[in-house]
Amino acid sequence: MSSPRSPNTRPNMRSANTGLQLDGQLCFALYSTSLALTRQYKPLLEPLGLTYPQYLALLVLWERDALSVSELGQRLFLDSGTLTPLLKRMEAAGWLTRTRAVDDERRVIVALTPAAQALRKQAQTVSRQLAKSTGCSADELVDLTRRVQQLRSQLQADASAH
Amino acid sequence: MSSPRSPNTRPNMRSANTGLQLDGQLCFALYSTSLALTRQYKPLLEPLGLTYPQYLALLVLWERDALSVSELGQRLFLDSGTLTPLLKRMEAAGWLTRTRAVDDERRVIVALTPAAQALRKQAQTVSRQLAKSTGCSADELVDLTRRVQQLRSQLQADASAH
DNA sequence: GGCCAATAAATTGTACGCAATTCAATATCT
DNA sequence: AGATATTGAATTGCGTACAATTTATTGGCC
Repeated sequence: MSSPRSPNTRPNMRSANTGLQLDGQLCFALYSTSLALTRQYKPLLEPLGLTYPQYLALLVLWERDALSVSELGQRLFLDSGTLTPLLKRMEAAGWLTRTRAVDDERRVIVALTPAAQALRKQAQTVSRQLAKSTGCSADELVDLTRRVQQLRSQLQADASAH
Repeated sequence: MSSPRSPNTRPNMRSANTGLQLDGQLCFALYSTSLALTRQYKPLLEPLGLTYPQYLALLVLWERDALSVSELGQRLFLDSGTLTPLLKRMEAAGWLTRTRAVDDERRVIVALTPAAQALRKQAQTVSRQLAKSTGCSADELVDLTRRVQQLRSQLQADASAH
């Protein structure tokens, strides 16, 4: 039985001069924390028959239904290579329909079924439980979210500059 | 746009009602930003023949070589189901060796090759370039890293309480 | 109309993550 | 010592991510 605490209680970070310490890396902190959050979501979403990325797709479609695959992808920062199989699974599970747009048959419109609409209230419980697991106050959550979003914007700006 | 009330100190009640807005979710911010960081790393690591998780494994082993699979997993928060195939690929690429421990043949010791040792300096450049892409000051990076790590600890504590 | 570039999804192939199971080696108990 | 439990990796199966390619459709352009 290994304790969940990391054994990295070194006195201070003087030795981080090289910029290569794992613990000092924002990238790793975000990576491992994001995975930890997905793990936290899993037991809450499993009874609903949803994965975390599928839940994110629902969040978008609850806000605005009947989006094309690429519009959904813009909101989620994912491409068709990821979304097409995911949406097919959600279609098979009865959460949504995928139909070619009549005015432009290249586009595929994703629309929620009544079953998915009915799920919305339960999802609020899931969100609230997660917020509780973070142990953060509402203000902290808002602030941290903003700063992480800011970082994402910066990275995307930097990426498109090349 | 922004409400007539001061927008920077108070959580926005308009979106806090449902708790289901994608943009307001810390979880999604972390998820999408973590993926964005991996994308940013990709062109820098590709010339070295490394993926981002492989690079993370090197970070750990540069700090402390000759770890077992589970020790490596504790540092990275990953299990053998993820690490075994990853380490096999890295072994095939010549970055490391995997040998059964003589005192306990259940354990597999992962040790870096000279090629991986020689890579360490180049990796510093990668780290620094990434830090630049974030557009954050060193202080901001340290602070944000700490807060995200804090969140990860909280989630793990909450998870092990169930 | 016919040609061609652009666009939107889907497909292909590779590499994670992770739960669940399996297998081999070690530790424990009697 | 011998049966049993535990441990550490590996394996299996599923679901993402994503680059690169393919396919189908549309929008100019002449």
